[in-house]
Amino acid sequence: MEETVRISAPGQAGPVSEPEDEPCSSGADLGERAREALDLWAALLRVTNTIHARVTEDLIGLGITPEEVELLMRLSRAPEERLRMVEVSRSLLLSKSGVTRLVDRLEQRGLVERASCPEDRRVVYTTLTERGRQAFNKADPLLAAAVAEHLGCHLGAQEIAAMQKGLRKVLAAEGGAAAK
Amino acid sequence: MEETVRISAPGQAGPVSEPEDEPCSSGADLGERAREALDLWAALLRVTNTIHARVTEDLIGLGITPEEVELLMRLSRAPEERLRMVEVSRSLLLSKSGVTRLVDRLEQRGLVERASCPEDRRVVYTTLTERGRQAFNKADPLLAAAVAEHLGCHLGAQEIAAMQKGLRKVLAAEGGAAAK
DNA sequence: AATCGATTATTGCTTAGTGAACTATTCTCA
DNA sequence: TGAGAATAGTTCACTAAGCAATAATCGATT
Repeated sequence: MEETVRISAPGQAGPVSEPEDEPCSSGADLGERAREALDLWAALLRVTNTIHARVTEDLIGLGITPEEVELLMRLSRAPEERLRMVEVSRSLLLSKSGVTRLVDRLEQRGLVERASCPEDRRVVYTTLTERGRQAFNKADPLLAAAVAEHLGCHLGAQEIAAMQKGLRKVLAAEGGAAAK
Repeated sequence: MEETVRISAPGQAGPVSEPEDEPCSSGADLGERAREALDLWAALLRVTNTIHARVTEDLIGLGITPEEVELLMRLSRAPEERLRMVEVSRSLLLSKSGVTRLVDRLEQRGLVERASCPEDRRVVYTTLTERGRQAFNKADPLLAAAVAEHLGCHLGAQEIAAMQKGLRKVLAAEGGAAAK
């Protein structure tokens, strides 16, 4: 945290480069900051909404949603291609019942399977089936392409990095206590 | 596949400043760009998800959701405090039927009212009631505070501006054709 | 070992959203 | 003018998510 304390007004758009970041409570007016946060929030909502719709659209040909691909991806990366329900819940920010049903749907389509855990008989593993692996291998590049086209394409590498930095900061501060 | 070749590591936080923005198709490897776009997308989803949950939580005391406040805000800013259903649909990125139901709920609680339009008998105006105005005046500062606390608080003014810039760029390119 | 509390997953009920079908109106233009 | 296209809104059937309650299991403590 080598933050410097800077007072200057936020409105200016010139060639700024000094590190003037000062999270929270600046010395200046709070109202301005609050308004900008609200604007940022509105833009975040609009962008995620829009991009989500676009990406979903690009995937309907495969009959799969981005969330489902996300689960398959997590599974494919997990050791032994399996994950506990509760782990899925945490990774996807989904409620427990939401996970149960998501896995239900994917299981009915033969993309995943449930397996019990001998060490702890409470847990249920979700595992990737061969069909699921294939579906993922088809959907993954398409998802990547869709995101690249609708999101990445419009941003320079620097901009992406800058946004990532901000998002990570927010997640570091707020992402912790999301369980339910 | 086209594995790796990682040139500059993303973790570094040094003083980058060259203007190297080049939206889409850089001269370098596309795979890297795609991966970063995907990471950005994941972070966007997580942040909006998390913040939305936090903000919603902060508002439950008033028995109102952020989306409902958003509608009241749009109404309060609109000329004569009224908006056509289809305008609401576009502002809130909600389907037509979604708007019908949203207005239904708010109307049942007495926060808005429907009114017909003499010039065009197809359109239905949603108007703010006195109760709705009061509810908005209570909810608005709370919403602003919640967003400031959970989002704005963790970012410097520069970071907010940088993210806004990126988001606006994306919206400018993708936001156009969202109707339905 | 018996019990109380915490953890894991599922089920039922409710809420909110979408798209398709439908009605009613307005616009276009031949 | 009059037929067909376009627009505005509602309704219906369906999907997806959440919460609360439930069941099963594990762990810790006495």
